[in-house]
Amino acid sequence: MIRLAIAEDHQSLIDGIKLLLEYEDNISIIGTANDGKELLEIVDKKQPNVVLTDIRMPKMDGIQATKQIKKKYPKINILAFTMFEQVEAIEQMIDAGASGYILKNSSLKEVHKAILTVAKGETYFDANINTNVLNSKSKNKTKGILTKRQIEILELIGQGKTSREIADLLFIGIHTVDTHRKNMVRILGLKGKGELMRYALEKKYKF
Amino acid sequence: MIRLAIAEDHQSLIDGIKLLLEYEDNISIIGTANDGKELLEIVDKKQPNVVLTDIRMPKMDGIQATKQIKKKYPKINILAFTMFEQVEAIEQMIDAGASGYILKNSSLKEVHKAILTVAKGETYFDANINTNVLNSKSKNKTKGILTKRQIEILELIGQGKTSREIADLLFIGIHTVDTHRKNMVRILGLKGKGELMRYALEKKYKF
DNA sequence: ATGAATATACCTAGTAATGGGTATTTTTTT
DNA sequence: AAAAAAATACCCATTACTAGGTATATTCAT
Repeated sequence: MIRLAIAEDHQSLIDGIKLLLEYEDNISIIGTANDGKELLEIVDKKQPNVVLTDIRMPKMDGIQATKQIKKKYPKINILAFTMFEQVEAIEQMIDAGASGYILKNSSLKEVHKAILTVAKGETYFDANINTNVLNSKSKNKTKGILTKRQIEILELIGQGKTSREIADLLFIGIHTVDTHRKNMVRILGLKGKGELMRYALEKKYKF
Repeated sequence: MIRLAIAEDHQSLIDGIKLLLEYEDNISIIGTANDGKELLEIVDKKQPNVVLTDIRMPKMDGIQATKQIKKKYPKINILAFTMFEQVEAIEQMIDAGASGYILKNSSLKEVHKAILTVAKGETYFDANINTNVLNSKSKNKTKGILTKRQIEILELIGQGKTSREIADLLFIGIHTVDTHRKNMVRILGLKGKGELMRYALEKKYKF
């Protein structure tokens, strides 16, 4: 299930997209915004997993918003929504961490397909625009997300240790352990210690 | 580390065993009792993983005590400690769930070895007594411990679900889920939801 | 059909975890 | 040297879990 947030300064366009997408049963539009700041609020509150955002917007543009979102929630996939062939802005979006871009005058089918593609963690580059984005630093690939310390704590969580025990083992405060745990839950897009532990144990079997 | 509880009606014998075993650094004597009822209390309170018990004792004999302990804590391994060649009583002990037996007049080395053996989950039958225990129903092998419902709940715990979520999924009360969880933690000899979850996930990878 | 085992449900008090923050120090990168 | 990232620590209110119980229906085997 895709939880989609949309940011676009022309409300009429948002209404149009909502109309077009609300009959797709695998996409749920969980919030819309008319500028970048609003988008950040929605992301914090509604926890989307995909964001479709305009680049040029009031208060905060899509590039800044993308940077902020990817910094705090690296797992959220962002699709740039652009009216004109603003090659430079598009490249900045990709550098900021967007997973792709699509023209506003694309068909519903194409928009839908683009959303599905980035939702899977893949990239989607609209074929009607010529950019050298493919040669760009495609670094934001959501890998090696966790820090050494976080991995260390994750492993102990995977051993069934409580926060208190981990704190004692690593000679740090329990608050610190809690903070790391919280950060990991957020970064990995999970729902609490239960899933975090599951994640920890699954990783072990994969490496 | 072996947490040993001893039950024996002759206090002088208990003192002797304590003297003999207290210098073994892998065995910790966590409690002693002079009859079967006392033994049950100690097991509840101190959570031993190995019990060395006389067969003939006041108030409750070793056979009854063994049955009760194995019913509540199947993971605890019980070693019968017998003075004479009471073949029939020994066979009853084995049927009750004991992992083996040893004569009281054995050397420290032998007693120590017997304790280490049953602690590993193996059986130990004193070679100086002739019984046909080996042909007896050696059923109490601590396998298939959990009931269907418990396994069902364990799997959901392994998926990172909370008790509340499990209760809703199975259309039962949260109290019931808690009770099942408690029972599993006790039966499997674990230390809480963390280890229970670990257990659940490890089982999955084994079958 | 009677008894044992299982599954169900509730109680209480205490501890742990969660999900919002904020803030400081240390380390790393630019 | 300044900026960014990582690690550290704390607060608060709410929810979840723990560890003791008890108790009552089912279900299953003898």
